[in-house]
Parts: sequence; structure tokens; C-alpha cells
Amino acid sequence: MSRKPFQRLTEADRRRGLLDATLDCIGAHGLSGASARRIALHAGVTAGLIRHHFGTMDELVRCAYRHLMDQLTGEALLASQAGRGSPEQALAQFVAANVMGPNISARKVALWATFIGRVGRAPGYSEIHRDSYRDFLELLERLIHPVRAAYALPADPDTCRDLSIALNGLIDGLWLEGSLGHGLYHADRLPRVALSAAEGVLRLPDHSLLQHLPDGPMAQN
Amino acid sequence: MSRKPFQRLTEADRRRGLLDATLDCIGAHGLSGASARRIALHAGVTAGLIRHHFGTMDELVRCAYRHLMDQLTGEALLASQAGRGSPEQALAQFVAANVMGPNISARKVALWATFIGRVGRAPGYSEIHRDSYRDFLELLERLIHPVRAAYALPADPDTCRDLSIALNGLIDGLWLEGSLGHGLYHADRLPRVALSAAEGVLRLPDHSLLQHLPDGPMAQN
DNA sequence: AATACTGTTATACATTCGTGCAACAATTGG
DNA sequence: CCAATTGTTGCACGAATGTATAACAGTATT
Repeated sequence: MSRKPFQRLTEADRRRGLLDATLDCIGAHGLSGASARRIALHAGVTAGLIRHHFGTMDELVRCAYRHLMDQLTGEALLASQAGRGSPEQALAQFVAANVMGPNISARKVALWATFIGRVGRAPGYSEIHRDSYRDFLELLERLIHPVRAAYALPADPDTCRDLSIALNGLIDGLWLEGSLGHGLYHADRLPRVALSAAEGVLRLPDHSLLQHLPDGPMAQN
Repeated sequence: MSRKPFQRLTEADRRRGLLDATLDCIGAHGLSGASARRIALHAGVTAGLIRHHFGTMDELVRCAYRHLMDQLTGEALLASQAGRGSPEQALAQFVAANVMGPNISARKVALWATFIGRVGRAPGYSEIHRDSYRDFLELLERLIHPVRAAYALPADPDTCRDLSIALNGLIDGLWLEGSLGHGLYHADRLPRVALSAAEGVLRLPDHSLLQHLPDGPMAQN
């Protein structure tokens, strides 16, 4: 019997590989199906490595949760920076980006939901959720404030906070339902629905956000 | 050795008991922790009964998912019927009820999220999600239409459908974040935030929904 | 009160789980 | 080019899992 040949990686690389494999396994088979052996097989290593790098299985899964949320908020931040022009454009592109590909993703929403199901039930998950939620909320506030000010609407911190909470709920809910992809309507409707609803939530004039719809407003209504 | 004394129940009663125990176990310990033995212990029976009534473990969990969604939409329907007065009042009470106790519940959101994590990944879950989502959407459309008409706003089916999609996203997102209860803001803010945002989404005059806030508007703003 | 029916218990079994641990080998520093 | 380090493998172990199945006992019928 000969041993499997292997390659020594840096701790960061090996950890990232194991975290990605963990997310893949959880996405495909759920938390129950993400066993140490399956994750290790998917990552091309053996199960003992998990103990070596993460100590316990719980710790690996918690780290995978944080890894996922870092990816999601990182992409959201990137989308917000793509809107180079007016504050309205930045906000519009950010909102739209959250209800279009690649953010609309069955894999991502399955992962997100699986972890959310553990928040408040298993130790450590609440902190990760709170941190990532706060990041998202603050990002949204910084996008909303200049737009409200540009239209001479009240933009004090309390008002902007409430508006961020509402808009965050709207984005989360639409991202969720769009990603789950029941066949009840076509996902193409979502960007327009989201932008129009966002205009209403923020009390902006009609089409102030819709006109910045990234794909171009080739549809008339 | 003496056997455990037991009681024969009707099939409906026994199934309901097992389904409730399943939801309790999933809520407390996650899908991975909801083993046949633990569920049976919690229901006061032995594990063999699960096979007798549900055949397989997968089938039990799927039935528990449907059981949960039936409960949730049942409560939502009840809340919508509590608003006896104007269409605005019915809609306002429905929206508010979804971001207040008892609908705001850490247990319920954990269960919901756990199941959502399996939609599209395991067989049978997508259908349950689609059915319950459609029910909720249609309920919302029936509440929105008369309100839009009362304010002489366009209320054609297509418009109402888009508004329902947006409002459903808003409600879902706020219910979710409120139920998860990160300590970033007090959940008391949610009903006002939700109603004000709903007014914007539906393009209703300010305070047209807020004035029907169930707890009474003792706060001035 | 005896009988039949079947809901329920109890046990068995193969499988998979997390993880502890010793041996090995890829890499690095001298 | 050799030796030390440690990332990695491979295996063992007890516990827990889903489910098959036989024996039992509550319940209803007569």
C-alpha cells in the first residue's frame, strides 16, 4: 500500500480550500450532509486535516458562515462602487445588483438560509449575523443619505436609519424570493419592481432610480 | 422487564404530535439534531412509530415543513380578517401583524430558514415553498387592490401583482430581521417602519396606513 | 368475555459520524 | 545534501444514525 501523494499549502490557502469545500457540501447536501469525510474528499484531502486546521467540526462550519458573509458583503460593496456617477445612480445600481445575477443565486440563498436557521440556536452564529447585518445597514445608510439630501428630503440620522431598515428588508426579501426561483413570475421583473418600490420607500420622485436601471430601459413601462 | 404502557391515538392525532415534536427538535437542534430517536422521545413514543406513520425520515421532515407553513399562513389569514373596518385598516393590520409578536418569533424564523435552505436542493421542498408563497401573494393582492382603488390609483392586475411582490419582499425581510433579534435596534420600531415603507411602496398618502397602527398612535411621530 | 386488529414497543444491524493518535513525507533551514 | 519541522495521511474507536422486523398490548367488535 502506498500513501496518497500530497502537497503542503500555506495555512491560509488550505483553510480557504476547506471553507469553500464546506460551503459546497452544505449547499448541496445541507448541514447534515456536510460531514468531515465528505468535505475532505471534496477538498482533495483527508478528514484528519479538518481537526488540524479547525480543531472541531463546529468551528469549521462557523468559519464557513463568516466566509460566506464576507463574500456577500464584499460583492455588495463592489456593486455600490460601480455606480460612478450621481448618488442616485450608485443607489440604483446597488439595489438592482442585489436582485440580479450573480447575486440572485440558488446556491447562495440556500447557504444563507441554512446558517440563518442556526442563529440564536447554536453558539457563535448570532455574532456573525449581527456583524454582517450591521455592515450591510451602514453601507445602505451611506448610499441613502446623499440621495435624500439631493431631493431636499429630511436626511437626519434617525430618518436615514429607519429608511435603511426598510430598504434592507425590501432588498433581503426580494433577493430571497428571486433566488429561490419558484416559477410564479419571471425574475426579470425584479429589478424594476425593486427600484420602483425603493423610490416609494424613500419618497423619491417616480423614475428617479428607475432611469438608472443598468440593463437600459428598453422596455417602455 | 416490563414494556412501556401506551395509548393508541387516532392517526391524525399521532401524526400531529409527531410533526410538532419534529418542529420543536429542528428548531432547537437543527435538521442534523432532529434524529428519529430524539423526535420520538420528545413526542413520548418510540422511534419505530415514525416509520409506521411516515415511512421514511425524509417524508416526516417534508410533512413538518408543510405543517409549519400551514400554521404561518393560517395566522396571517387570521390577522387579515381582524381588520374589520376600512380596506386601509385591514391592510395596515395585516402588515403590522407580520412584524409584531407573536409572528416575530425566533423559533419560527429558525424553522422557516432551516427549511428554506433545502428548497431546490432536496426533492419535495420546492413545491411546498411555491404553494405557500403563492397563497401569501394572493392574500396580499386581495388586500392591496381595494386600497389602491380607494385612492384612485391604477389597480389593474399587473400593477397589483408587482406591488404584491414588492410588499411581500418588504414584509418578509422585516419579519426576518425582526425575528432574528440582533440588538441593533429595538423591535418596537418595526411596525412604524413597515407601515411607512408600505405607504411608499403603494404610493399611498403619508399616514394613510400609519393611522391604523394597532397599538394606538400614542407616540406623536 | 373472548377474539381479531393494528398501533406501538423493543431489539438488531449495517452504516456513518466526529475525533484522537501514530506514522509518514513534503518542505524548509542550515 | 542532510536534518528538523510539521502539514498530512491512515486507521481505530465509541457513539449515534435510519430503518427493518418480530413481539407485544391497547382497543373495538361481537
